[in-house]
Amino acid sequence: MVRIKIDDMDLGQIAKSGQCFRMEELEQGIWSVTAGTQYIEAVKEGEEFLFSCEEEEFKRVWFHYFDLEGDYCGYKKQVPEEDSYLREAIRCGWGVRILRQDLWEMLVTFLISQNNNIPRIKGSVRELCNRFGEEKKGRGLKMSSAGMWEEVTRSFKTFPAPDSIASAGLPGLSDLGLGYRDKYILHMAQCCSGPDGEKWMSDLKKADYENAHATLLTQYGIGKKVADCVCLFGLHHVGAFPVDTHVKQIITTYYPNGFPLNRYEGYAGILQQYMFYHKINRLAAE
DNA sequence: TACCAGGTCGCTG
DNA sequence: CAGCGACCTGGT
Repeated sequence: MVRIKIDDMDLGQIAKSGQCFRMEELEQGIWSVTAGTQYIEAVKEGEEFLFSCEEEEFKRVWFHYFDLEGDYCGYKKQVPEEDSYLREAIRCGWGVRILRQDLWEMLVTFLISQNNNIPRIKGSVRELCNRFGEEKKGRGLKMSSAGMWEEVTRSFKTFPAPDSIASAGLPGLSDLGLGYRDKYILHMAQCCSGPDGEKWMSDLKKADYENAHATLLTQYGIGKKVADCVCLFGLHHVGAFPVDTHVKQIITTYYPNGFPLNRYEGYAGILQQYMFYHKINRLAAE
């Protein structure tokens, strides 16, 4: 187990921030995180977080995954007092961070996200993993009768590999609640399969934001918004600023003269997350 | 019952 | 190039 103090992070908020669709609360504050082919559980205890892995794995995988090198306090400070809307959004979603998620997983989940709602996206992703994912053993957390945290074995499903979806074909993608998005996902799976697919993705990871965005736009089913989500969540180009129906509404309501993107050059995507979180959770939170 | 959801495609002017 | 209807489907 790893015990570490982390500021500006709340797992419940991250789970409800619409960037990941497989994070869930098991019981009494135990969060399960399934990321690609990896699994971990975490709880918060006072000022510290407890993670169900060894120090080595935490440093190699999870430190990076939770973007613990990111200075969120610094980002927040850039927002001026006068912007009372964004100040309030940050106060509401103070613990949201941009996870460094798997590129392939982001391609698929944000293809699913288009013109869709979050509960249904989660259902489709879950069924996709159940059908095509690999069953693996991971480590979880459990409170012992003595009131001590201990590690337990937990089985989970990995996010399916491109070739397993590609070989399933369109018929294999039925009954997952994907609707018309099934064909986009099949195309994407074919694009990302095999050695060529590996290269396509690794080149994408090396590209800067402009080039990555342009490359993504050439893909069937990926438009401006999904491309920005993939850039932000799958490639960690935090300058990407996805504009969806919610953000559009926020801008018309609070920024009639346009959102000041210039002010937040290179990290506007971080602020977009606070805005989005506030928009979809403000009612439930009160 | 209609409308909406982390939009994009394909067609028209 | 801009505008606009169609589109799967579950939730409210």
